[in-house]
Amino acid sequence: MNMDKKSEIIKKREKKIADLKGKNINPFPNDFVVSHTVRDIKQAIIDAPDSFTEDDPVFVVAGRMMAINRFGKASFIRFRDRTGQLQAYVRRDKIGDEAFILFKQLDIGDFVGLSGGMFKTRTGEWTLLVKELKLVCKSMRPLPEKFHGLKDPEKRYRRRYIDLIMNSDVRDVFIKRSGIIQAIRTFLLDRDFLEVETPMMQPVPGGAEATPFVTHHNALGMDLFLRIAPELYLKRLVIGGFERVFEINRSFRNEGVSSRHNPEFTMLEFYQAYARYEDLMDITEEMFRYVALEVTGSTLIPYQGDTIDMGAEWRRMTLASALEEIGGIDAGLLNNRDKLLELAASNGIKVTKTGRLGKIITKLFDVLVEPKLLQPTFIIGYPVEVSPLSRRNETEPDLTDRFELFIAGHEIANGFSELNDPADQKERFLQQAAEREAGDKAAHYMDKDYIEALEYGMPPTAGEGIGIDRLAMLFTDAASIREVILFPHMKPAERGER
RNA sequence: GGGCCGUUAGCUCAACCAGGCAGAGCAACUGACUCUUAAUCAGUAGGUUGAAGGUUCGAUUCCUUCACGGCCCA
Repeated sequence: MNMDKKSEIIKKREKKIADLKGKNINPFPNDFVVSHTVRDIKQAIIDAPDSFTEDDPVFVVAGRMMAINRFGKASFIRFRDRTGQLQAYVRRDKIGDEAFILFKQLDIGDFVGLSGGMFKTRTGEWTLLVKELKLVCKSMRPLPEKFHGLKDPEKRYRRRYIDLIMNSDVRDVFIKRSGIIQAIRTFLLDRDFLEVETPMMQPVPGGAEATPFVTHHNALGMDLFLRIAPELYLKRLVIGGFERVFEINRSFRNEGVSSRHNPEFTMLEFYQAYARYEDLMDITEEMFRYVALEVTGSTLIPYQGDTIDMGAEWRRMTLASALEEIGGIDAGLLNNRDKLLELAASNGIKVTKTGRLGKIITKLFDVLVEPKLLQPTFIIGYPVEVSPLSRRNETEPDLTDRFELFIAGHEIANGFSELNDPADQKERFLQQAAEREAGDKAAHYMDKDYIEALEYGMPPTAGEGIGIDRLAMLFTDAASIREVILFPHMKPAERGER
């Protein structure tokens, strides 16, 4: 409905507010003092269920009314605060005639402040017997229907607050997401990592292959890019002597929106000096098991009808062997550019004609192997031309000391031993710059300042990025990234809302 | 960017295929009710059917375009 055309219900609420003001009752007061939460009350009952009478002790709580069952001179209401939901019993002979008349004017969705003692109803439900009732905040708009709630995904995302009011499973998803981030933070802090914040607006966007958003700084008179990754700044910090650093925050990529991509997304990146990429794989397994236990209490994670087993040892295999074993591509073909191009075309994969061998191989992997990697799997042995920031493998210099982690058919993490040879890094950037010239908008930018930093010396270091949104999807059994982002990006609705 | 589907009362959905007064439940309003919990009972009101255009005596329904969203593909 158009916002500026008020529904009958809203007009009636406006009239109620005017009536309240007429009776000198503030519909939006600011003086109600809460002394208990619903959780406090429930815990008190668990602790000493026999010590309650209707009059003692007295609890003072506040919350939003979610349901009202009215009888003539008494009502049951359900209200909720941040800690839970509780039933209260409002009787005219307990709160007095004046308060009861006010109460009769209240609506589902209003906030009330209540005080009273606890008793058990005939059906055995602990209930607050209200002695005093105050309006704490009037609501103007009706909430969705209590039984079906709010289902329309468009409305759920655009007006997430209603989604959160109505759908407790949605609330739980975001509580869990917060728990995941907290667990990761604890895990890293316990290992002597330092949490840092690096620029989100960067003069040269680096650290990933992606198209950046461009913005403009007026006073400096220059364009800046929203970061596509924090990587190059975090490595500058390792150069500066912070040997273990991490950052959990947003990055931005100016690309398509889908059930797996939001233009802004949250990433953990962490860097550890004197570690190698093999160490990171061990740490990653440890971290995920820790998070799983902290957040779900188990290392068996149900996801979209499957069960992900975080507890068992995670498989590690090379890109080449994965392509052969899972993708069904004969290992002998992996150096045959023409054959691979044919194969790509027959699988409907678009590859630029000039695309380098490593690009074609990883594209084939994305289509033929990635969706099949259900259980946690590390893929190692990535070609150097698709890994411009990774250290070369000592024995096979065309490959890098790099892994990606796949779970439930999604790429979850990417880590490697860092390239710390400034001359090699410069060569890699030049190669990327050439690909950018050739039309690959996502190719890495040359970052001379970063090269200069490397020239001061970066100790051998391994670093990793983990997609927090995808991790949250995994732990909350969400099929779409929008279910784990509070306010996913949407086009503005035309004129109000439909 | 392409394909399919959707948009009807505050919310959840009918009616559309095969054109003929747009309905229900919950929410709201009036009344009854002091142990309900999707309370119950009696009654009332609430609609620019996403937008614009076309076909038609007549369009929520058929056609075109557009907007927004969902799923799948790129």
